[in-house]
Amino acid sequence: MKSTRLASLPTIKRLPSYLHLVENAQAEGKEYISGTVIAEELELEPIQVRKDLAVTGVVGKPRLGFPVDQLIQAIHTFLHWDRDHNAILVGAGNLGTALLGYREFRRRGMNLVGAFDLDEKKIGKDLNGTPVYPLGRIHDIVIESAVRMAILTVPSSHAQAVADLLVKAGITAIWNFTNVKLKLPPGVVVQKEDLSSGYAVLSVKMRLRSTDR
Amino acid sequence: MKSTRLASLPTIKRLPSYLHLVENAQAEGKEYISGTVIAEELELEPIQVRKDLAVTGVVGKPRLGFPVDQLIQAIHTFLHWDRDHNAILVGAGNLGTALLGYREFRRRGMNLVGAFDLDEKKIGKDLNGTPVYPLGRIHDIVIESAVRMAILTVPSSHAQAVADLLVKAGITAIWNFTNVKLKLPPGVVVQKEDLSSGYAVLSVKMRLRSTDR
DNA sequence: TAGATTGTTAATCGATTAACAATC
DNA sequence: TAGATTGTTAATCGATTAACAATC
Repeated sequence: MKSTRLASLPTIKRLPSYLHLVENAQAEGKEYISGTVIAEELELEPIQVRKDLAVTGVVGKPRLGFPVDQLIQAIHTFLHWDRDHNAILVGAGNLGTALLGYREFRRRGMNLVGAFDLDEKKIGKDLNGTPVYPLGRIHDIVIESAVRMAILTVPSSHAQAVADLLVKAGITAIWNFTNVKLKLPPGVVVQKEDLSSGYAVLSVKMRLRSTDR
Repeated sequence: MKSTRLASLPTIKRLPSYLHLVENAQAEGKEYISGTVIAEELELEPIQVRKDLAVTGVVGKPRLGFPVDQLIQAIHTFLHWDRDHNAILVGAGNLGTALLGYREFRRRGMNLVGAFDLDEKKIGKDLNGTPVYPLGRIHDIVIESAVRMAILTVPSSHAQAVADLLVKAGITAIWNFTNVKLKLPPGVVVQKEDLSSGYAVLSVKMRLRSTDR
């Protein structure tokens, strides 16, 4: 295995789907998986899969493909999913609760130490194994557990105010599920999930198909 | 206004955020908004905003920018959000319920005529204004309301089976929130939302920052 | 008028794809 | 051995960015 290199954003976005597939292959007892097979499953070009996997530094074997165990390990390492990241979630509504329930994130190194909400009825409960606290406790729990990452699933109207609170507490990475473009100090990284853009893409696909014929 | 043209996928994905911003400008009573201002707000390059907006066919005025009302109308038209799209949602869990609660989709032409779930306790209820039916009723409701679009928020283990059911009922567009790569007949368009890839991007951003210093 | 902004054409940049020798 | 697959280098493709005349 060679050292890891830089990768383009599209490559980074494809890595989790490779990981998912390779883990399935592992579960089936396979020792190797070829770029050709991965490409076929995901409807990509084999050359693209090979190029993408090159960033992990894993060396494949001609005729066999890539060693499954090594590949899983190397993708985890590349994405920094080989270590624990303490995280909190703010806004324990339906979306927040859904995210708390995703077992997958835990396997990718995300360690949710707490969820925060305004709703008195939720506070003190356990949502999918994560305790719910009042917003006022964000600061001390972030400090106490050395939390760097926060998932933001509050209503848009509260997004910026909560983000400010998070930054003040020491959060340096925000996974933003609101439709608000957050204003954050330099050094704080953010990943915005925009459902509307997915809907836009689907809409255009539908339009293109109907105007085709 | 010139006729609409083709657009690249990145452009399509950015259009909803422009729309959001321009609607805010409209709410503030503004008549025009310049590409420069939009770019500043979204941390993009002004030239990119101008290029993107060109696909809508809206002609801007030098010194003033683009006419707000026309732009809103034209983006809607471009994305086919200027007409109603009957849709159903399958899997009324936390994620599904969250999506049913997004008022925004309704304003973008999505008309959710029903949600479907296995859970007896949910059936017959109204979730955020959408009635919940048993899975068995998918077929007749899709036919009855001429539904083409379905949102898939079922557990991964049921994703392919439900997708098959949807296609059989006449669904031709699937917004797939599961982590399953669906096998679908030609003519059925699909948009896959992959939360893991967002988490991967955030993770790499965190890694790059920490290795920088 | 002066100058900010648009819209178009050209240049650059970066990602994808092709070609092919190396290899197990 | 024969042939499928890797990995590298080069070519292509497409998106972003630059330059600048037109314009209100």
